[in-house]
Amino acid sequence: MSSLQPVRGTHDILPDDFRLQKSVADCAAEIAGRYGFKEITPPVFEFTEVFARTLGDTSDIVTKEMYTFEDRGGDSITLRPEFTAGIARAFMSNGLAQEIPCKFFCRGPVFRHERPQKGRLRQFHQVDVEIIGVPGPLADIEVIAVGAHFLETLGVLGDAVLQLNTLGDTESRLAYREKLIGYLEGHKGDLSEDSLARLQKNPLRIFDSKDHGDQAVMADAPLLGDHLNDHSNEFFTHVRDGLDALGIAYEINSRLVRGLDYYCHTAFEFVTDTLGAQGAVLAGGRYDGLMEQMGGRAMPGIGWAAGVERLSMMVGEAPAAPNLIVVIPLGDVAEREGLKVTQQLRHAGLVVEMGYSGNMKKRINRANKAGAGAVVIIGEDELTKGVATVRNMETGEQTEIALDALVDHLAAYR
RNA sequence: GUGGCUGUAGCUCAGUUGGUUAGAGCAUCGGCUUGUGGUGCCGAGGGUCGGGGGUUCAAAUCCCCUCAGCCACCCCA
Repeated sequence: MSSLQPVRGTHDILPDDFRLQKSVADCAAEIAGRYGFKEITPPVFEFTEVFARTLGDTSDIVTKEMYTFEDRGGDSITLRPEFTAGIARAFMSNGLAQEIPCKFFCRGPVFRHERPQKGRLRQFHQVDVEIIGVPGPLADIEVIAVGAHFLETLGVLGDAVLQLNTLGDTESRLAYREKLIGYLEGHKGDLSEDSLARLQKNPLRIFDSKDHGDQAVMADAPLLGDHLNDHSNEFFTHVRDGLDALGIAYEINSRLVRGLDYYCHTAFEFVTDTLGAQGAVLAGGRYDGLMEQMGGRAMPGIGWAAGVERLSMMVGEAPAAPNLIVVIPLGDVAEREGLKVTQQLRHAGLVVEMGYSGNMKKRINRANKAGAGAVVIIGEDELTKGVATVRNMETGEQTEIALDALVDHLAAYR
């Protein structure tokens, strides 16, 4: 269509939506801050390798879902599709292994070349927390707790269910994977085409399939939970005890899986049925194998990410805009005084605009539509008396206030 | 990337079997009101009917292509 149209899957965030989305991200930052997470921000783009190496082969993700391009130096660059890989890279680049445990909070735009749907855009925004350097389950408990706390504060926790699963440690997973593939080989005829493709590269994902034939096969498939070694079982029990102690409700979902090899132990998703078929609103897990896969030294990590647009849709209503005062000067001389008053009030911490176009009626009308709590009128009458007329926009009541008492008087409208 | 549904004014939507100059509500602007908003009355502006091509005497309406949105799938790092 016309070039005035934004690129597919992008859109402009206008004031009401912006205020809502900012309040959601600010809420996450504030809650995470209470848990000791420090906000950092990695670059919006990285060398493609940073993301590609975490994903291994030429999966759909690499070939189909990433915004990748070549810069002028010939390097392959990718717009970040998530925060974790960039944070892990930053952790290694800056030698932060000295400072573990590291607890980071991030927010900002991420990019995925997907078919857009409501709340699922090609440029969207995430909030993200990560704990790096803690191998034990206390980190898992804390990461889930901060997520639950965040959703609770937003007022959407009641519309979501925490689903929890364990992927076990590497030993358990590898042994189980063999067993699962063995089982699936025996049922090849009943699997969907998609799942046949998944069989070698990502067999765990078949648990997620929406195909009825697949689901029938998987109903009798061996479960990871039955193949955990002692260490993995203890770890999971520890996590669950911690959640129980905190009163965080969850349900075990043994179909909740992560396909990539660096994941282990805890996997979780807060799932809702209020946003269509894509139910997860906040999802994360433990990725002890990630750094090693990226070429660094082994370093445990766990975190989650949540989509700001989707959370905003659940919240629905934007918080009220700050109270506004509008100064209306009438005439050239008053305009000079109006400028001074406006600036004074701003320095005093009030949100003030000057209504400078049109006649009185139009200006008052505009102030009203902008949501002004009070209007300060300065005309010739007022000037000769050294006062301003303050109109309370809710009651319509007007009072004359001495110019040097304006700041104090208007403090009530803050 | 695959499939389905939908695109008419800033927004929400009418528009008959293809037939004059494409309508309404809300919003915007102007007036009733020369320094006073919300309700009221009067009036005005605003449309490449998503875009391109085709069929036809005639297309918002039928056909093809394309773009976008929505829904589901793939994917979900």
